[in-house]
Amino acid sequence: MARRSDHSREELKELVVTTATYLIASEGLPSLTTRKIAAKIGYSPGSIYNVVDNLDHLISLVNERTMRRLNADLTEIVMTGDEMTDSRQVLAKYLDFRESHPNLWDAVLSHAIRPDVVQPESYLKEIEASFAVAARAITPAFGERGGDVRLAVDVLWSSLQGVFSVSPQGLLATDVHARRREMAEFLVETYLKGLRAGAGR
Amino acid sequence: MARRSDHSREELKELVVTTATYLIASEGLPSLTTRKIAAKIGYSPGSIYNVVDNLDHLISLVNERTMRRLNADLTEIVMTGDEMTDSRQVLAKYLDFRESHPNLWDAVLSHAIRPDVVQPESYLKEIEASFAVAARAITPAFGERGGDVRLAVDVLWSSLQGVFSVSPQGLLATDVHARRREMAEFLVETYLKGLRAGAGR
DNA sequence: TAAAATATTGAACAGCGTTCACGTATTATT
DNA sequence: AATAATACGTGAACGCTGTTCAATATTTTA
Repeated sequence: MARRSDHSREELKELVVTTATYLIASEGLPSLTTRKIAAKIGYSPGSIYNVVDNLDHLISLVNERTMRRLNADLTEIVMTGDEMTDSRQVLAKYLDFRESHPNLWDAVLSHAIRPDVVQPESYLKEIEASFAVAARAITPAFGERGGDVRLAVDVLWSSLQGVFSVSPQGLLATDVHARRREMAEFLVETYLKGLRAGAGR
Repeated sequence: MARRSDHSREELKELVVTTATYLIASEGLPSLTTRKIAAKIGYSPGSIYNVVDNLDHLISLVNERTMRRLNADLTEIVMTGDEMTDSRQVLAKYLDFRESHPNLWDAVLSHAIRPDVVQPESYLKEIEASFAVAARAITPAFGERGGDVRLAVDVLWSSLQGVFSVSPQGLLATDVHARRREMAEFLVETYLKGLRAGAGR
């Protein structure tokens, strides 16, 4: 068998990424396999590797799009200049996004966790974009004296991931959702108060 | 082949858990396979299932011991009653433990992340024990008015896991360690200040 | 039209967790 | 002591995985 030219290289790549996105969104990242994608698009497993380095690379491509979607939501925010209000706005958008696309977001997290995977430049760019939004929201908390905004954002971001990664034991599945929301809100609230309180013990 | 009685049921289980611990500690959780364990203890893969439900169960057993070790370290702490000092003490012990047993700790985290795995009661008990220590450390931050200590500890714990899970991109491998330490310290510092600042916006 | 380049395949590789029929060594019963 | 019952260990097998690659069919170029 050989060149079918049903699709160009770009079309095929698009097809692969779209299908992968669909599969992750509907069944979750662990259910994503090359053979499933291949079956769904009517190509063989091997063909996927003509268009993508490997499965991790493909997941990064999906994640990049997910981040772009989140960023689109985040840029809708109108900042007020009050760090607490604005941070709450960012958190609300973030929570909504998570709820709308739980599996896609889990895929982002799962990859963020892996130190071995080197993320493509374009993906890191999207991350930076959402960090920038978060930075704008919390910066006023430092007041006149300033501070390491980058560090503050990194920590808040990582912490949020933690809240949503660690699965609370001994809770009914139905309550996990609400509990995490509560935790996330408490985290942002407390953290921002801490930022306000500022340097010195 | 059949009953060899080289080891009793308990001895074999101990052997399996010990070997798994060794393999995780030296090669990391992803390298742990039933076949490797079997080879190392001179039994067949199938025999492991006589003594343990499945691989996840085995990992939980290993994690339980890891938590016990951490708790042993944590109980060495002499609390002063000042929340900032005591939290720093807890964090310091935690960081030291992480550094001494990075792979074992990663195994704990990897499992903490998975919502599908139901942890054994005995394991949850160990978690509770360290939570209790953390609770003792931060409680004074609430002052007279009190507050939801449980929520506060849950959030701090999850946040810490986040800081150590999310791998900072664009950093040299050598710096990741220091960066995380910095982040963890900033988190605890800021969070505790926030707790002090207390209710109300 | 012949030759070179390229896309696609599907079998193959090496690995994984887990299961299970089988046979043997130990234990219990007679 | 001889026999029956039980428990245990085995190793092959199942159904997966990501990835590679020789072979082949098609398209493009000469």
